[in-house]
Amino acid sequence: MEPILQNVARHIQLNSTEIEFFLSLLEPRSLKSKQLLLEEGKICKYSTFVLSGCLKGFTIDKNGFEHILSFATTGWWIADMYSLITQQPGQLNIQASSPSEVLLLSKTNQDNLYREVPKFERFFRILTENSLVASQQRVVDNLSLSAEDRYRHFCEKYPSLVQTLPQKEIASYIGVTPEFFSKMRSRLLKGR
Amino acid sequence: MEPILQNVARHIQLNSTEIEFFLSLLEPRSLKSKQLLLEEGKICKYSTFVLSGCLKGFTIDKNGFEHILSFATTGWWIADMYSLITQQPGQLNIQASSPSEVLLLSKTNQDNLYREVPKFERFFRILTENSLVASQQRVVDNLSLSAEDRYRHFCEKYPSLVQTLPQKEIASYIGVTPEFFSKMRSRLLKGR
DNA sequence: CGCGACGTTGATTTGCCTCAACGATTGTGG
DNA sequence: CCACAATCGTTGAGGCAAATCAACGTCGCG
Repeated sequence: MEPILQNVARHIQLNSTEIEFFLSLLEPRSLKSKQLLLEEGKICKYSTFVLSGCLKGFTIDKNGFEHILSFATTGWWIADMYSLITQQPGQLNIQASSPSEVLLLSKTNQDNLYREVPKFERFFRILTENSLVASQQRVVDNLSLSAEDRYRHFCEKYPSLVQTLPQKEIASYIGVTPEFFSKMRSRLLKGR
Repeated sequence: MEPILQNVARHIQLNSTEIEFFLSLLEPRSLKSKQLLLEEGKICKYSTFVLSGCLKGFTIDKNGFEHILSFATTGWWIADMYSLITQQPGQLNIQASSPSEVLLLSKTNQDNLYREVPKFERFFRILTENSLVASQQRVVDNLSLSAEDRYRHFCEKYPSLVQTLPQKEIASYIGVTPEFFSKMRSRLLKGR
């Protein structure tokens, strides 16, 4: 449980009562590799904090191909924001890429938390701002960079993920096919 | 000044003192068409609320091409979120597409506002959440849709912009060249 | 009026995709 | 513990969506 308190402490300070209350709202859960936490078409009921392992959020297009919107490893939050906010069915799947330990904060508990400890408005505002910055950077990258440059950016930004993720998932994240990704990578290794 | 109060009232309720205080933090400004509000490489010091007209946020790539990250018309907010949050130089330009009236909320006033009227944490959290949803949807669209489908989505989502914006700006937003956009459009008009 | 931005159209090129075949690795049930 | 299937990554041939380059008509504006 400690990691999430560190995560919170980066942005707001809590007294022990508030800590107790916050922790009481979290539901621990273990996920096996490939286990689904949220399925396309369902309503997203939880914000998920990752204690260990790795989750991915992705959509399936009309041809059955997977497109990864986000990864979440230790210390990251993940959810289908659209569905969580609107409580409408979303298009996102959330799945464990590897065996993972997570903490779930339900939508209703999150609303309670805002009511009881308004400081959390600030906390989640800041988290959301950071996600927005990352997401907008990705839009800009998609508009202005070649696949090769997007891959280089990805390597700089998430060096640890580059080591651990299967190549097809990196390919999906940066928006190319696994075949093209493989060719691109060998081109880069052979120095251009 | 009323429009911004309506905008705020969608999410939080203020008493008259709070309204006074909030309004006192805003700086009105008129922009001529093509006037720059923020330049690439500068530090973003303001959140901007649009009263009338239209602004755009964009980057210039290494080949000198413009890529539009966001539009903001009446009732919308715009800023270089990365630069605003970190107070580091950003890569975004913000410019009036047409003559515009805006209200500026400086970073320091925004911080004061959070301190004096914590309800605004909630307000901007919700705004940011909505922006994040839109931005993530755009990432998914870029990953999974053809240019034609992205254009269709754009028409559904922003029917008023489709009428008013020059075609090259729509092209830039959805991520194609003006030439290709023109061909695509005439293809669609001639019914496939 | 004349210049510069915009939109259109055509010819050609290219970055990335599709499909297919193949070895290497993983994992899974018998 | 092995056999076999499934998944992953690699490589090659060919195809397509979108970019590039260039030429031209139109229009709004100084």
